[in-house]
Amino acid sequence: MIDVKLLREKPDIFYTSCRNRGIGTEILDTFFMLDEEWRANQKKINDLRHRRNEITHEISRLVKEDKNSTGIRGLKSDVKEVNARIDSLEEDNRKIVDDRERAIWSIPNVLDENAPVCFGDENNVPVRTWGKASVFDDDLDDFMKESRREMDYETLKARPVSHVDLIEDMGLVDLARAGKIAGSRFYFLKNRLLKLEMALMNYTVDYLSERGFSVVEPPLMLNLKSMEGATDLETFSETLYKIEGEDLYLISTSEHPIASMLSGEFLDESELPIRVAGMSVCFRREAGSHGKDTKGIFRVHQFNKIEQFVFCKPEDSGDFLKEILENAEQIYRNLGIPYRVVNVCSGELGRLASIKYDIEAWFPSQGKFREVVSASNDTDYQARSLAIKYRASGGNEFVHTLNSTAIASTRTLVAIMENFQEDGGKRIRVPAPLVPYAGFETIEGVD
RNA sequence: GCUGGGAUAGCCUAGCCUGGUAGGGCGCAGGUCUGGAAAACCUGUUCUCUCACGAGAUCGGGAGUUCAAAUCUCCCUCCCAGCGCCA
Repeated sequence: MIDVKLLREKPDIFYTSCRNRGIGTEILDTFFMLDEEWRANQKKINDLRHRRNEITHEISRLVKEDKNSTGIRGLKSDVKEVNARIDSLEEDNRKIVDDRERAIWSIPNVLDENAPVCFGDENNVPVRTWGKASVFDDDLDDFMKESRREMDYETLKARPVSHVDLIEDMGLVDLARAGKIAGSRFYFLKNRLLKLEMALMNYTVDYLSERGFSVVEPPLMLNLKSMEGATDLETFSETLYKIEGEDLYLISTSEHPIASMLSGEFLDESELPIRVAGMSVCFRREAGSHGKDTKGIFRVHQFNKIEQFVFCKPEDSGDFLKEILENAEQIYRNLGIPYRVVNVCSGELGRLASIKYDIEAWFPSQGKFREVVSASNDTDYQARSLAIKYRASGGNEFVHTLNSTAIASTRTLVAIMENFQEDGGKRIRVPAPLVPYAGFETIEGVD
């Protein structure tokens, strides 16, 4: 959540930020109204409590002097009267505080000055490209626009086989039976594609371990308190699965257990930065995406992901955003998957992020760049919700938190299948860095 | 799942039986002293409101008893130990 003190002191920052995000400023007006109301009420309550304490102390004094002192009875009834007034004011205040808290929690993080003010993913600002894209003739116009004519490419006379067909033809995924037993967007990943996934995960774990990350497998479920602190309300309504009868939610990313891992803790300045990579299954309801990517394994309810996470000092978070984005880009470069990096529009950022860069891999059969990595700087927003502080020389401060995908299994597997298919879709070449992990160089036909 | 023990400020701890302003230590910050430091001593060191003076809240969470609850009663959460069950 946001810094309420800062909101009171410099409301303009928040008004500008909300306007630039395109969410309107009513929520801020609501907050200030409730805050005033609360302050006035609180003052009355405080004064009454002060009065009560005075009387109570007087009783205490009299009792010590003489237990049967005549004044005590009257004072007792005074206190009862004061208490009744306090109770009624407190009841009013509880509702005000509830409403105010709700307002505070729905105010988004302050935008980074480098976040572009725009709306719609199609207006995300391209930052750079890498690699040589294979582009089918019909897609060339779109490609030139999306890559800003900065990217190497070769043209293809035939459209590459879609991963949807490839996985079926090659017997790498069983969607039909997964659908039968669990529903759409579930899958059995089979044989060499499963081994390729494991290779991808192993490769990435090694890669991040060498770059100062401790690697963890987190709890796949979180209680409400931890989940609330680590994420926002939108995620609850659209993304998360709730376990019936338990105070538990399935995680949608290991970002959340890693962030809440240090909740309520005080860190020493010398412990920072803390780099943690989490490998986990991620569960997503995909409630808002009916009809999108309904075939294949591009958008599914369950996938494996390795996520980078950093806790750092406020002044360092800008540099760490560069670091984790560069780590992710390097992985894609090593795999040889062409991509572009975009700076995500202010209107499309989640509430926690002050700025976000996406890596969009090139998918030749779709003829599109699609998101495979998302790197965000949440500044102190998430740390404040989770109460993660460190001892700084000038006092205690909230840390900054950052997160970025390293590898999301299904999407990257799709990118490999589309970019590394050979012989008209009869064979998939395994990216060189993965060969030692996989133990084979190609995937062909049914194993 | 059962039994017992526990949760007090950044950390450690006293207070609980017997209700009446939460005390001490460590660490940290400032000061006195010093050529400089250490030691010693003094002051401060949870949160909220207030320009300030000051006031209020706070002893894992919630409810109750009471004029008054860290303290008594009930419920809940988590941690530790033992027992039981267990891939």
